[in-house]
Amino acid sequence: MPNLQVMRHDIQGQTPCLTLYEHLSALQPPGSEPVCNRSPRIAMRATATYPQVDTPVVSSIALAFDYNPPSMSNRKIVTRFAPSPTGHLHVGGARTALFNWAFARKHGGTFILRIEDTDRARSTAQSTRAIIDDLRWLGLDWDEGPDEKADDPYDPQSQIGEHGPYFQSQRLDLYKEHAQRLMQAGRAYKCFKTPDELKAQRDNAKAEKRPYKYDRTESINLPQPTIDKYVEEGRPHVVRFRMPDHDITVHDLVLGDVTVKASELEDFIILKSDGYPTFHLANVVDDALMQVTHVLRAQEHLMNTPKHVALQEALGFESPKYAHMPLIFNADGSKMSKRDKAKTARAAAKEWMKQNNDNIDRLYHEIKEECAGYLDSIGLTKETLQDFLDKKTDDVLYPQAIARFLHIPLPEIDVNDFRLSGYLPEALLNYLALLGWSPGNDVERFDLDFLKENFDLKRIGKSNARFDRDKLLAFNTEAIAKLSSDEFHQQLIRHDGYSRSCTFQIGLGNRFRPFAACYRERSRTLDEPFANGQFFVTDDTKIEYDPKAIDKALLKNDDQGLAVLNDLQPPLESIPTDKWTASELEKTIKDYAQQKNLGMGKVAQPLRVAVSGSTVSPPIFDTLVILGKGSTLARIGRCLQLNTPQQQTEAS
RNA sequence: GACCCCGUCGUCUAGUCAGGUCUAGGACACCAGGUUUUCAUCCUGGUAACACGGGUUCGAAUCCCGUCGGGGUCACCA
Repeated sequence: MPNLQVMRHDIQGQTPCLTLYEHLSALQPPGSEPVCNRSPRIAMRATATYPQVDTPVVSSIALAFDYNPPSMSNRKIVTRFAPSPTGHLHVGGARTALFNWAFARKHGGTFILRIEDTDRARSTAQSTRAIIDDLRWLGLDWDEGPDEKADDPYDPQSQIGEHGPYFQSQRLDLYKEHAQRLMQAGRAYKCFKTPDELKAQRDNAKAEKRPYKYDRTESINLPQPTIDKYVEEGRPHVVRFRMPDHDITVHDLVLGDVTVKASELEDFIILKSDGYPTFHLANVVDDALMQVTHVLRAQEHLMNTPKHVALQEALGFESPKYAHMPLIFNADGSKMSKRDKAKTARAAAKEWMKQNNDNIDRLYHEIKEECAGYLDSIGLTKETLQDFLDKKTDDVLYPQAIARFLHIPLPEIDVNDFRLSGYLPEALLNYLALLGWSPGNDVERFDLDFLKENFDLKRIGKSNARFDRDKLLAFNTEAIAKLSSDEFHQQLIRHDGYSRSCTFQIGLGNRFRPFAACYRERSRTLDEPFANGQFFVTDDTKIEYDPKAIDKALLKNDDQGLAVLNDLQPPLESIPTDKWTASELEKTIKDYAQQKNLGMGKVAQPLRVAVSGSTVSPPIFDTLVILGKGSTLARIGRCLQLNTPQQQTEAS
């Protein structure tokens, strides 16, 4: 048997990251009953009966028995996306997920979806569902994690993969056991300071302009009997990790080595007073137990990484490789935040108030009228509306109600916002991939398959990127142009259902297909046909006329447009309903234009305004066909009636 | 403020690691022109950048130092 000391020495530099299951099964003679099943939690319990056996020793024994530990370098690549379920998937999160997915796929590895729901106050099951849906809409899939098809993704039985459960709220024992391990080794300790106490210390330090750092002396010098007494009394406390005294270097695959001095690092909390782990502990424990080899995350996590590396050292885990990606900002350089929506809505509402004598009653009632039934479901009352305007709340649903009433667009922040605005997942993904990454060689348009083949960590950039909606729109325009007319039709049906409760399918019936057809070549988003083609489903008697359009197309040059409409009525009337086709209309209208020596513009525009209320619509013949003979003539008639000057009407 | 990261057209970026082929390439936006019944497309052309200052070198966008600028972090959030 090889010398154990030597073996320990050998593994010092590379600390094999084995799950305890592997340690223990390695010790089993072949063919014997396994000491534990695949669950790391049970493996932990198995070792607990041998408290003197810590991880490195087990590794050494494993080595001594000719067990070949899988070293990080030749192990299968494992990445994960670990969102916290506090809302829809943010575009930044989407890019993180995309890169982790692409890296795993490129190397034939495993991609894990793990839900980090250790924030009890903010995590919701609804958000988990939303994030799963957002990821699936983007076309990203995962090898381990919650099952998207399960009725209850939280059900441990339904989760996919052998390192589950994949909800941190279901792994609490595991974190406690590791925290316990650290405490036994003197690497963690209980701290009874209250949040208020600490906040006061921080505030003091700030007021005196001196840097604040948590001071461990008091806590670590607490005599054991006192600690026991406090615990018995049920005093709330947290568990802190004792930072090592040496500097920590993070070997980042994008940024290179980043060293943080020991003096800059403080003892951070690993177990909150409610017994839940903090992000740091849970993240590190899960990455190790799930055998994650590469962590691709946003640069905002860079300063967390030394903490994680220190934890990994103390726990005997090999650090995964880290790659920190540049951040994504708004076009103006501000941080892209969910609050941007609240900000926009608030500004618009305040502007409205200014023009309406600061009358909040009226604002509330008008919103209520516009969004009937919707308000109750989101709990908007006059009081909460006031709170919202006073920035006391940033509730994500209020801005939507306000925006709907004021007809203002809200900035898209979440993946779902882009979905509602009519972006195609392939366009969003393509654009997102270019934020902080580039395949080189002037290649810019590509899909998931391309990424699967070509994604390369080396090509991740270092500097922050601004989100350019114009460019995204251009990508989306191209993506839509690529769709066949049938695909476009199907997509529109889906979008009408997703964003408008099928308003257009109900309103148009079998005219939905020609409606889709005429918008296919003039849409940059899936939403434009509905936003611009509202008049198709508006009642004939409720078309609103844009005054500028009336002036320009109907009244200019001595009511030339009105005359055209008048002239056109009889010939249109004479087209039989069953011959109301584009070619027939074209013939009739062009004949008229030729006869009067008018350009098509002079004839089409008055018609367009009469039937749609504005100067913009799909090609006029298509428009008239979709509307049908009845609607067309009814609208022309009503338009003439409304816009013919008074005297003229009286004179005739 | 302290610590850390970053700095090529307005924006995203190629080029930087292995200095010359870079009078710096592409995309989006913008401007001009063309196509078109409106709109949206589409086509052609154009404007536009190595943050600044030192150094190393025959030669610097590329290597080194400094300055300035931008950003991140500093929670019982993740």
